[in-house]
Amino acid sequence: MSGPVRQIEQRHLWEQIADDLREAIHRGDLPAGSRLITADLASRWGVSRGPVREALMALENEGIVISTRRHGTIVGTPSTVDLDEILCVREAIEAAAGLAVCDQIDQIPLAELRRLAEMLVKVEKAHAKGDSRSAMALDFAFHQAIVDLNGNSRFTSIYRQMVSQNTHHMKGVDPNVWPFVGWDEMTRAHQQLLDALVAGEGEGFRAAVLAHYTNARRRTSLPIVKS
Amino acid sequence: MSGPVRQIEQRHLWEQIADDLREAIHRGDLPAGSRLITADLASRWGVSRGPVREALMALENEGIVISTRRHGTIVGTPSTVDLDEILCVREAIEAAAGLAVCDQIDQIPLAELRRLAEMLVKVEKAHAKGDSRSAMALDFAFHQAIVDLNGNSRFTSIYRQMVSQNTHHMKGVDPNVWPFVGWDEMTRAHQQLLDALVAGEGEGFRAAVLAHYTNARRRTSLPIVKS
DNA sequence: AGAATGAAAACTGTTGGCAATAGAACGACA
DNA sequence: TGTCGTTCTATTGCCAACAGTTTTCATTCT
Repeated sequence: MSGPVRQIEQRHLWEQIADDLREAIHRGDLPAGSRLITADLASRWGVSRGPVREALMALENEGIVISTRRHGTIVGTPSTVDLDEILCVREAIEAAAGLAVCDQIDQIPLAELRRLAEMLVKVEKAHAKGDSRSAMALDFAFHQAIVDLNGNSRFTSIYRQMVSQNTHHMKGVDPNVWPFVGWDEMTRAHQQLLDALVAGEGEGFRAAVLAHYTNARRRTSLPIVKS
Repeated sequence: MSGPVRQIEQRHLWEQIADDLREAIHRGDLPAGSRLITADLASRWGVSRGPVREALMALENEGIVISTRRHGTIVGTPSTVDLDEILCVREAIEAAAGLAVCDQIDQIPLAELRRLAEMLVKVEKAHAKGDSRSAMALDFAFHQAIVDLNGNSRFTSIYRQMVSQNTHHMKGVDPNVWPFVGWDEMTRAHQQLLDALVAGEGEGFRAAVLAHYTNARRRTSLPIVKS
């Protein structure tokens, strides 16, 4: 028996459950408002209620489920207020993180920057195929990658949380409407972001971020479809 | 038996435990590196290990304790890298939140702004009395109040987390050195912050925030005392 | 028929216990 | 004497069960 000896066991059980649940919620398998019964989920995963409870706590902390005392946990319901808040936080983190990166852009490996450009190509490809879900996920990954360049682990984890919430809340927006609205502006904004970054123009980058998110927030008031 | 009928029970048990533990850590009762044994804490609070475990999970998520697989949880050890990261996040959130507040400063009740000014007076009083611990706590409260003005619940909770971490990590800095270093600059910076805010000068506010935190980060490399 | 009432079901919060494992203590050996 | 391997303890991760509470639903009364 060579090979890794059950490396899977190295992770907490509740982490795996939380990952699976997050995936299910993001995929839309568990629509907003779904009740998450601990005993139900426990039997589904073949575990006891303890780890499930902890997974739900983690997801609540992540902001995609809501649990009320003695009334159980439900999948969070998208609201325009939440979406607006999320975009504001993303804007704040991304602007600050990217600004700092610009100041030390010469210390960033070129491979990293090339990877960013490739990610933009992937976004375009997904959009060209009409796969708006993938396009959105890749768009998020692009922004996350920029933040990650900063190296601040707190920036990274906060931004990841916001992206998770954003992914969930975007499901309430009709994919046939979003993100095709203003797609050209979006593509141009992404390119501006990347250009300013590789050029190390911090203030230019920040301006691009602000413009991008101001534009994104304008899409907040789009029609919401019931899951 | 009049009065509230055990309103305490309305909160989760692990929340109370987490609050108590957080308080103990911030007070320095549990120095950095202290082992947090679930069975120990459980018997101390007269509860079982379940809620204690959940409280520790919450505190780990909050960033002031660290738990390693199967070897328990310890109080986080302050590091200059962490402190730098925390200050960067605070800067990003505070700048963005305050900037947005400035744009709608006329919609903020005057009482709120007056309260901010009073908080600055309290900070000065505590400092005048030589109570650096209280001064630091009140300083944090002032910054938190500014962020809270924005109304974005995510800004508020993220900033609260960072303040909690900052409170913990500042314990590693000799109180006889900090925050007396550059206290005059600090007072002036706070006043600049408030002035720009009430004047609704967004960019001025942002500049003040950046200057304030750039100054604060310079203090990061001060002597660390062993708890 | 519709509202009030009481019982039953469902679900959560908490508890104590068991197996697994990481680290410590200890001894054997070069 | 220092290092390696082994046992042993301390502590966690997980589980099954209990108690309390909220909701639901059937029943009765007006």
